[in-house]
Amino acid sequence: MVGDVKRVRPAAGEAMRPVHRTSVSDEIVAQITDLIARNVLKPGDRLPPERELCKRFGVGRSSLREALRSLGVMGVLDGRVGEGTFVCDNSQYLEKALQWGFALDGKKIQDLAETRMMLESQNAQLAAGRATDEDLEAIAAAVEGMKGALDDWERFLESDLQFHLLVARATQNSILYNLLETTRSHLQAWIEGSLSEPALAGRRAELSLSEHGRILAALKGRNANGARQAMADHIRSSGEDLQGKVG
Amino acid sequence: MVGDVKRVRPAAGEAMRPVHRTSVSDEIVAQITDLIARNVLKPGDRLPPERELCKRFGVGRSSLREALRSLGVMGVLDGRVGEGTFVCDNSQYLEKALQWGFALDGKKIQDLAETRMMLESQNAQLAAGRATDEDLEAIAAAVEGMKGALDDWERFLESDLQFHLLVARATQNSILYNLLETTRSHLQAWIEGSLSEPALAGRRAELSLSEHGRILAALKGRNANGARQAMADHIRSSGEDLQGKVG
DNA sequence: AGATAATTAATGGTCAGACCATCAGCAAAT
DNA sequence: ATTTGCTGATGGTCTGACCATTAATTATCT
Repeated sequence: MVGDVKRVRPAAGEAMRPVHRTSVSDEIVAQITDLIARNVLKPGDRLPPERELCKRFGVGRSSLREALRSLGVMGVLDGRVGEGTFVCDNSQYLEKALQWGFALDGKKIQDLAETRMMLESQNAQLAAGRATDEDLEAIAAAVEGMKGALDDWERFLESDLQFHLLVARATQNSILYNLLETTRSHLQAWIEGSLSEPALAGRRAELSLSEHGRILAALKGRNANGARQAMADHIRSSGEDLQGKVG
Repeated sequence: MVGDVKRVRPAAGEAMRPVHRTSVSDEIVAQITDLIARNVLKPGDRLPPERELCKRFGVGRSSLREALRSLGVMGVLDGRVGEGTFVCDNSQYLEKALQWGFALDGKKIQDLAETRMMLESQNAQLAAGRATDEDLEAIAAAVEGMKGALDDWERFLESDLQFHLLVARATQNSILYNLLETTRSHLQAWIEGSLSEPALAGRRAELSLSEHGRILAALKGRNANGARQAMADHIRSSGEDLQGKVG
């Protein structure tokens, strides 16, 4: 034992900002993320086997797997036993990330509803100017679906959801679509629960149907402001029926 | 043997959906996520040591660490050597998740800009009705900051960013704030690069200043539609200067 | 007694090796 | 031509070990 001179550490004084103590697996996550963002790794690509990646990165398998697993949980990579590890379809990244964010964040229902209102109305406005004929056809089909399901609340809501997602898709903006989809899905359970009151369902369905008709008409007429207004009215209207049960 | 009787497979035919093959670490991630979402684990709480969690979950340390690491990368947990593993402040979850989503998704700049436009204008509208006196004061201070930095492009942009974030905060809706913050931060690098043209900077700064003044005035006057319109005009206006460099 | 230095125990971070279950590919058998 | 069985590759999991850092404890010195 003896002396053990201890690390005297020469006095370099200033310019000693806290070192970037990045863990090995974080570094690997960053590298792979970068490769994907720069499209060096494309969706569907297969990564080298873990045991080889270990050698390439010069790390142990634990650290490597912690990195791969993290990206797996985030929906970026997908490991299949006996086959390999693959890069997932990247159109899902934002959606998956949003799901984790909302799942953990415990946001207030009110904030979610407000965000949804804003996304829906703005999407309608955009969609009015951009919807293709196919989009309009699909949206019209959704309305028909609602009309044919006035007595089946579950099927009605299904067509309702379709309608709104199709409008979002018609904006041709994948970010807006993802935002609305995720927001809506986190409100869906609450919506269904609050609206399952039989007494309300009938009136609500007919009202909802006519409101959707007005939105569709505005979209067909390429009336951007009209579409926005009609959508806003619809969300507000359906929101009020919900409000009664909680407020 | 003979004949090909084969297909022993008792005709259970239907009802044979692909089994849910969930990995050990995914299960742990789900459990911990659930504990956090239900507030059993609160921000700042310390988890039991890894070696004990292994015993409690009945898994090896590798699997456990893969789970903890995944949550760490997502900004949910934070492990500190010698101290333990702690639950992070949950107000950051959505922001972190959005960052990963945008970082990986390679969205088109155009979609981002459009989303930002929508968030900004709608936020302004909301803020007009909700901003507290403190909010308005802080926003006014940001405008003053811009006024005092007409000759320092970098400081000018800093105050500019502050202005927009303060408006978003004034909505009192944390989701909208997070969405705008993340969208804006992903556009920021591009904004700065495109606007660093010295020739444009002067004119742009003065124009920008007056536009921000109009927004502030509308907010102070609780003029929701005016605030929305003023913000939309401002984004469009600054966007056009950028457009020249790319379009 | 009080402050300081040295020691120790606990903990996350990393590595290495082993075993298993699953899958693709191919050869043998039918 | 189809089925069966083998084999190697691969991801998934477990175990045990060692390291670096931190906090708590103890010893040491004034």
